[in-house]
Amino acid sequence: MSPKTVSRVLNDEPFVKDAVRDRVKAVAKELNYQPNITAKGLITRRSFMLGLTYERPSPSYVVELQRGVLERLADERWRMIILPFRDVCAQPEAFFTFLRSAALDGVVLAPPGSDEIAVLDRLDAAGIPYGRIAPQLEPGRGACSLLDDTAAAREAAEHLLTLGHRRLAVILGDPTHRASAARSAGYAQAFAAHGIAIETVAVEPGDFTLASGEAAMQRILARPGPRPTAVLAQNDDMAVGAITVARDAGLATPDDLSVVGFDDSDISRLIMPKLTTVRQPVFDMAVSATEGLLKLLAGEPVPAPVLHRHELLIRQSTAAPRG
Amino acid sequence: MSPKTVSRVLNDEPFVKDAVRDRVKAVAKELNYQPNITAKGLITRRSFMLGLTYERPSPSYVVELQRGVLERLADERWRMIILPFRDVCAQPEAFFTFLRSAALDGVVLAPPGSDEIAVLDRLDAAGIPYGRIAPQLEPGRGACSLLDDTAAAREAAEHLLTLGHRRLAVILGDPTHRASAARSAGYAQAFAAHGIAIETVAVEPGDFTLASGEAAMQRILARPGPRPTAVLAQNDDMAVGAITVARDAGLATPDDLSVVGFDDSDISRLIMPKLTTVRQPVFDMAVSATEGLLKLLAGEPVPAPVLHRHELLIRQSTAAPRG
DNA sequence: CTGAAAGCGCTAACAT
DNA sequence: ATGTTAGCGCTTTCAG
Repeated sequence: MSPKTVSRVLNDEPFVKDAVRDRVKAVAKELNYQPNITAKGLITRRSFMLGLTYERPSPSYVVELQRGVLERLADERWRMIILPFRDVCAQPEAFFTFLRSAALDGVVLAPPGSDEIAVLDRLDAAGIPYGRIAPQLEPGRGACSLLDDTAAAREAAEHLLTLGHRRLAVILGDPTHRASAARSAGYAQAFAAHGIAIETVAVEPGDFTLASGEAAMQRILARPGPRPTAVLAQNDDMAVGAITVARDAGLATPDDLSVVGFDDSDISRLIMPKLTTVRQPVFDMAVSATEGLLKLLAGEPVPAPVLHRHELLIRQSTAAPRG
Repeated sequence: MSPKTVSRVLNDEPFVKDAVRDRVKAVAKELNYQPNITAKGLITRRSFMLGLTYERPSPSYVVELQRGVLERLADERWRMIILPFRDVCAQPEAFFTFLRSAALDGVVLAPPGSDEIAVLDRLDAAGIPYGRIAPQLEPGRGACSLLDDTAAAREAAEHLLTLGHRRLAVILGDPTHRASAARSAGYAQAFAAHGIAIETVAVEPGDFTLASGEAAMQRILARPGPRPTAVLAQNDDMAVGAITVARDAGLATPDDLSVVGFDDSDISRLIMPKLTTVRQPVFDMAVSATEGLLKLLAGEPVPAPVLHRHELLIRQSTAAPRG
């Protein structure tokens, strides 16, 4: 019984007699044998590690992302290592170096890294395959999980317009995330369809954090002229900040002010009133991006991008304007 | 210039002339050379991977835990892999097998795994060092980050008693987490100090989830006799569930019902009213458990356990009872 | 179908 | 202070 025969059995290779195969498997089980993945990696030139990178998303987004990747990796020999990196967009070179030094076989890129073309170029050059979560650019590159942010944002805006709102405000997300512009475009489409001039909309910058949502809402309330009756926030955290600031200013949601978020994060269901928001299937997107990445690692061609369905969840934070 | 000399330079070993050292470093930099960690691992018998395991805590707890471990691992050659495992307590053997198959050099155990003595025994036998987050049992084993759950819970209960509450309810956490019993003991100490008979307290089981907090609150309200004026929930998610159910029953917090949580999770600051709760420094605990684990991996003796300070954060969900 | 030989990239132990 | 030898545990290649 040579080492090679054992190796063949353990790797499910053909050309081993069933009797031998059974015997090896029995002994391996009895000995609780675990092949040395490091030695295997040395010769196969694989570390059997995938990376998952993101910037600094909200806890529930991170958790769903990780759950999705791990779900697909369960019962595989691949492991996942977590690689948060700040300011991906500010220093793509450093980001790439960081990825390369981790000796990964592949990487799942969450926003905004999934849209850093310079990083994709470097990964291609280094022969490191990648999955991309919700990219806006070049959706044919890598294994992509797509979401139609523009359509989703348009539906959110339509919802408010259909309720009768005409004086609107928008709180933008981090501009380094391409999804922010895509969502803005969706709002604009809805405004145009209802004959609302974009100049009449109070647009304030933000960066996806609760604090930025609070600050933006304060600026909205400080603006001269009649105040808006509804706010479109580009994520839930900022929407919550807006509701809090509005309440402190004596405005109840949804009676005095309707608010729509984006993400369907945990917080959207826990605050009162429950937030009207757009659900992104982050878990499913992570599963399918990982699935695609595994295909690339198996030598298959780039899989077709998977478009995931968003869903407008109408809850308690939106109502028709008063009067 | 032999490979060994290069190896010496790259590993900062002594006995290399400065001139040679400089030249090697320069060339390595120019070539963007990355040593093959797999080959190094094969001979040093290290995978340079640490695991972080937990059961299914709340997103903000997970994120803080991961941030802490990664913080300490930054600029180290160690990587972190995430190993969530359900039902640690129900199947410690399977849990250990899961850990072992990951080929880890060490592992950070979050509750309830940090209190699974059977698993610690197996890890010891396998020679895998570990850090433990907030264990209640055998605090001398492994690199421990401790928290005095009993004292923290006692302070939370004292706070309510000092406000004048006498009719109290408790919502318990998952009984497989030892912290749950420790917190209950703390409540009991405060009750005893104020002459409150434990039989007069409405104690309901829960499992740390929002839904279990809601269900527990429903049972509390359904009990015969005068309803409690305050609730001690063993974590924030359950506290939020209690507040929601109370509100639906026409009871405002804190006017009609005071509620105290535990954890200082994100949600505690986002809901209205903001939750009075106990802060656990999860991030710091993760940093110091990882720190201790690295010491063990360096061959140092078991470091002294580090006791972390909790803090009662009095916010808006507690007030004196009416009348 | 099975096995022997060679070697992945690195470092420990032992020269020099 | 530097180089040589051997080998980590596995798989590829090629010979039976």
